[in-house]
Amino acid sequence: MPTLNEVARRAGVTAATVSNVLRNRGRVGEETRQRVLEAVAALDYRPHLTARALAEGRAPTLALMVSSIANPFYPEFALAVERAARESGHFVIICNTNEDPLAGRAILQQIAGTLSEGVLVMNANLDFDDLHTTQANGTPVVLCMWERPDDPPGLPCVAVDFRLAGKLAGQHLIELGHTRIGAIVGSKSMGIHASRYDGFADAMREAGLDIVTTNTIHAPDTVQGGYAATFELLARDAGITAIFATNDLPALGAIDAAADMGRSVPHDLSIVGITDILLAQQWRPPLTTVAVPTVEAAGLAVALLREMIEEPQRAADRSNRRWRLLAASEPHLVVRGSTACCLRR
Amino acid sequence: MPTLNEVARRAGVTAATVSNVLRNRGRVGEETRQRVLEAVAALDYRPHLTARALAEGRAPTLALMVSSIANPFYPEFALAVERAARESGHFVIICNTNEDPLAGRAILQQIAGTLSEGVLVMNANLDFDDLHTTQANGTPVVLCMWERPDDPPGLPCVAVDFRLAGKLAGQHLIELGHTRIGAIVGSKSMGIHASRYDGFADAMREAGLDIVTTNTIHAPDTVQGGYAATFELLARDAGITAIFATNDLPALGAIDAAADMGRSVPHDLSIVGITDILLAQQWRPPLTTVAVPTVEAAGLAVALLREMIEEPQRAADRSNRRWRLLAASEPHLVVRGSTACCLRR
DNA sequence: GTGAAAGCGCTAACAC
DNA sequence: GTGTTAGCGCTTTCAC
Repeated sequence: MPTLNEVARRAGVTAATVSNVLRNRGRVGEETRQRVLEAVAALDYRPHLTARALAEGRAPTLALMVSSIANPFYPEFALAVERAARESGHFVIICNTNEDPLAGRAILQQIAGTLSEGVLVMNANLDFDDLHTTQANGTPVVLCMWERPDDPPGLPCVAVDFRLAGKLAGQHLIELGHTRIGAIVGSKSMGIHASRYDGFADAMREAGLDIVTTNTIHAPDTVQGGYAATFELLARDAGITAIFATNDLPALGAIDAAADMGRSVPHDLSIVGITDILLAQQWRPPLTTVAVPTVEAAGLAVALLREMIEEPQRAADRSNRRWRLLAASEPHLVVRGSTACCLRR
Repeated sequence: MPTLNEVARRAGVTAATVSNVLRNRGRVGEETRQRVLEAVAALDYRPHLTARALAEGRAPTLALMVSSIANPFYPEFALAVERAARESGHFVIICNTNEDPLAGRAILQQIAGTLSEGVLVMNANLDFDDLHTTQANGTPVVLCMWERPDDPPGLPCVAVDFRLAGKLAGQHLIELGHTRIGAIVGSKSMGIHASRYDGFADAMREAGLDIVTTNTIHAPDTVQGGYAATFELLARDAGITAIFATNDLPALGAIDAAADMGRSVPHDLSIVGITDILLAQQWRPPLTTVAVPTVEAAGLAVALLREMIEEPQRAADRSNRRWRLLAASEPHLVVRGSTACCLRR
């Protein structure tokens, strides 16, 4: 691969000049400009991203920390992140933490500031102290989907009102006449699903309904998790007519479980989730869910990160306010085939 | 972030020595060693991956080119790639080409050799000339799942016998007594599904069955694609009792389509796919499919890439043989709920 | 307008 | 064993 110097030699100029024309730094004679451009083309020169980053005092990538890219939600988000990142010329490194805070720390320590210029954190069960440390060490960190706007994390983040999402899901079920509702709550890495459940509880309370705590169950955030949880739930209380899940994947599992138990969805059992992943509309029956602005959040997260990287002046403000919060648009209900009026009265 | 020099100063030695102890280069006095280690710990020093790569004449990452990480197959593969890559200390950059050869070329030109030290190519609809060029420019390229062992691409690759996969799928259907079989063939980016279909044709031929070409249809490699294709297929020939799809996603769509047309799967229509993605077992009914060694292929691909990076002597051999081929284990049939005996005779 | 020189953080000969 | 020196490929300040 040709270097700047080789291009310079061929064009009869010096590396500095080539650099200047390549970055449109102006103050370059039109004629030299042409010669340089020709040399670049002739040699098929391409800037060495690693060297450039080093010279600029930057790191050449952005890191996206997720628990596992194999979780069907993340790829949709990762795709949006990559698109946004590419617009600012960044490549993105996907880091699977596998929900292990220690693994997460190890990765963070290796790449933060040395390979990645900024870190995007999608629910990856990271230690908050670790995140604060990397932030303090000068590598911007953005939490991609903060769930509790009322409880800021002390780190820059994009907030999504998941409490509202939970409430919308609950209200939908209640409006359909359901009163005995089971809840499947995601395992609480970073306590992340608490606010969703709080929103659900809000809806119940406002409707004057009791929350039967035994009808609430924690489960892994997977199809299988929801599947097993549904069996458990209906074993505890066969009178349940609807299930609220804090995430789509378990909701999908609940649909399967109902079918396997001989309960037809939505007529014998209504099911609602949160997020609206691609799979939700492809399931049978398609899942009623509360859609969350995933792509928008990805764009905002990258924008926030870029701003922190490019305008370190604001770092000063930040050190006062400690964090910035960008709010994404609000969740909204998407009614599909997994919910219906309660027949039992 | 502290640098090598700062650590050196604190330990009262020079940067070279610190480097030596950090990389266990030996020939360092035990006592100095301790002092250095203390300084490293005290300063919380971490090597600058970008600088290190530059000094070593390497690039700090591996690139994984996929058409879109949002396709449910890729994340499973990407996860396996990342695990394998991390073992050799590499981070991986996910590059979504969006099936656009020009976008793919642009990415390749930017990162090959400058940010990524090797390139893994999963079906991304890249221009082969571009791949040969990057390979020739000194950046190793590995094709992750080459479909036609009999038709080597002139590039190092991990081969999976997809022709056999297609044959196994066909044989399964035939053994169940099906004779009028529709085929949904993925859109032919890189001609990638041709061998799968060839395998299916092999099975048909060996069984003395005719292939009705109008019962073969091309469709995008998605659930929706398979859904629409199934309607089209049954409109053309209502007598079809089974469908072979060259990929799981369209097969899943076929299941949905059958349900929406009032045909029960598997009794009115049997459906088989290829790959065995996670979703296959979660669908209703669960998909019968031919499993392909995804994780193994990922491991082999990374291993091959590493070898090419680390032992450039072999590059010489390579220039003779032009490419190397690693074969993954063979595909095998996984019978689930989407296939049954043909009732119509 | 263009070049010379220093430096980003690190590694790798080689000398002592 | 440890230090010195040069250099990876690039950017940037500052002379000229």
